[in-house]
Amino acid sequence: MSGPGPEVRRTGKDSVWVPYVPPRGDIAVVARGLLGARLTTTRGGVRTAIVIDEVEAYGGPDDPASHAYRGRTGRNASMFAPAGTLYVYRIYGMHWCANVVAGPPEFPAAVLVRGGIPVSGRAAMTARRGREDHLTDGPGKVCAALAITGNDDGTSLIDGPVRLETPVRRPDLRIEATPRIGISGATDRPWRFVAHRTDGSSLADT
DNA sequence: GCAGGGATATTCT
DNA sequence: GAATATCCCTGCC
Repeated sequence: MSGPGPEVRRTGKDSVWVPYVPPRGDIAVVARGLLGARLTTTRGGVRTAIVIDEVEAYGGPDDPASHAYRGRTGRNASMFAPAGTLYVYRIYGMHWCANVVAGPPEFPAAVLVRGGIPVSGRAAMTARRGREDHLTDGPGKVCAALAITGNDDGTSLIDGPVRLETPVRRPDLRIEATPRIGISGATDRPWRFVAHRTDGSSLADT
């Protein structure tokens, strides 16, 4: 399985995630490539990290399920930012959702991080979530556990407070594709992707 | 394990 | 006023 992009800058064990805009801006390709990558935050010296195992792709004006379908609004402005920008929005008035912006220039496309496996800072996550289980198995839960809020909207995933890292060697993944969750339009597009190890082991294991 | 209901910001009708 | 890229608790199987 290929990585998230053609170029990878190594930084020791991990590598910096390089924003990848595939030919024709195929955002689903970016979404699949993010499976197995790490999403990290550092707050007050405490680092928390997950290995991403569930994502959804959202396109631009051609995708009725996308926030950018009807053009630019105050909320979705970050979707028009360069690839590698973080888009955070509030949903149902209560929860935050984090997205990786990855479209061609001025083309609003992004990948919603729906879930992951905690691999670093579990104690901080349980404190933030107020429970021991189901820490990051949902988009709102991911943001709560990693303390991602609207303050992080529009920041860089390369050198900002919320970062993406890719493993130098991505494990073999079995990727399941299904319709996206909680939407009413374009339900025919299988743009939700869930990753499993081909050998059944946890994505968190190295 | 699965279903129902409540909380409630942003957007669109 | 209604819908939405959600979560948690309760109650029941």
